[in-house]
Amino acid sequence: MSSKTSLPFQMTLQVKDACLCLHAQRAARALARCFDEVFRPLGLTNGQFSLMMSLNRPSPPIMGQVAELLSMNRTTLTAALKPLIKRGLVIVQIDSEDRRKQRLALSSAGMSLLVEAYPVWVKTHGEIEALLRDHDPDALRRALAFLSFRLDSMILSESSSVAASQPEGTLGASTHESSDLGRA
Amino acid sequence: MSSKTSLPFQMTLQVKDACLCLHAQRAARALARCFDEVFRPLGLTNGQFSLMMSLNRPSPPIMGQVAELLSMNRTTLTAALKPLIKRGLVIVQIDSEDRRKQRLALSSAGMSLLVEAYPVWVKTHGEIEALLRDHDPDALRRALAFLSFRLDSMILSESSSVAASQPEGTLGASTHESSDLGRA
DNA sequence: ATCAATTATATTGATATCAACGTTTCAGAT
DNA sequence: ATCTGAAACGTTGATATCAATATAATTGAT
Repeated sequence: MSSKTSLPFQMTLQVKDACLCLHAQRAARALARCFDEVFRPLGLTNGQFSLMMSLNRPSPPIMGQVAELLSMNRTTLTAALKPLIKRGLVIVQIDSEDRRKQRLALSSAGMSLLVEAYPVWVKTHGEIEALLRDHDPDALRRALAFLSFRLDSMILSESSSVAASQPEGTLGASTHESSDLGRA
Repeated sequence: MSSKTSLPFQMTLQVKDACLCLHAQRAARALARCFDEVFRPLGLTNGQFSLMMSLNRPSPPIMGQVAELLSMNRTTLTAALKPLIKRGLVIVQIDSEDRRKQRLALSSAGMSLLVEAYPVWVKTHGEIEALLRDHDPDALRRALAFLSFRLDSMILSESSSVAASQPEGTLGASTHESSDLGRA
């Protein structure tokens, strides 16, 4: 009847201006396109670069650790690994102590490609950072890191346990006292 | 030979801590999961909510305008519309003046759903904003908006023309000069 | 030793994202 | 009138993303 059901345009404008999810999606898409473009000559996407980079550490991590580091669903990681494994850039090995665990490592070809990609990242990221000079890039990083950490803590309760409570160091200590990647 | 090709762990830590693309992807994923969860009872994803919200305006926009507003590839929009059209939430009509253009509008069912979804967004977004109180949410929004605008200007040269330089009017004021969507 | 709960991962089905390429329509020049 | 270029959109193929569900291995309690 009188359910004229319509949403005032004003509210649409409010959502458009305020919504952090929308703003983050847009910026993430734009940044992804940007890095996809510069990595294209190497046959890598931005996500593949981040993933391979996260595998460059002293001892090969297992999938769950990598997924958490990237704030990525474990099943997403499974899918993301397929093309890299098929191309021989990433090697999977079952842990000898626990046969449920899969250790992920870069092959020498993968390492070579990563070595090629690194200066491309440095250059591109430097340009973006310069573009952002008036917008406090460090504060932006902190806010984004805080968001992904806190929201994951709320939602990741999937695995229950204590989860949250660790307010600091989302990326703590790049000083590497704790050396290995990932929090805690 | 001596191509030991390996990337110092130090550099991996640098990328992990500094990369704005990675930080944005992680935060965007976390925010997306968060809104996907609260909208699930309504059968909407965060992206579908944003898309439908962008269609709530005085006069039906065409696809290209919506894609630009969302910093989204046109082909992505085509795909994103399919499920919404199939469910009868969005109506497509060919422009009578220019048969290349497709006008996108919410059906009454789509409008009803959006009216239901709006208070859910208000509540959820308020909680996130409260969580961020110590991290200057306004500055975060500004930085994200700046990023998506500037990077799109650089890359969207796809359509060549003047592209960049025009800070306003992404969607030329249909009526309300600044009131229509499009960045301030 | 056995059984239940937990952990680590894979599979399926759906949507999201984009580049490359192709089609239709329009506008302007010959 | 025809031709050319541009504008708007679609299709295809590939990767990305996640929920729901399923499987295998481990751990802990009995």
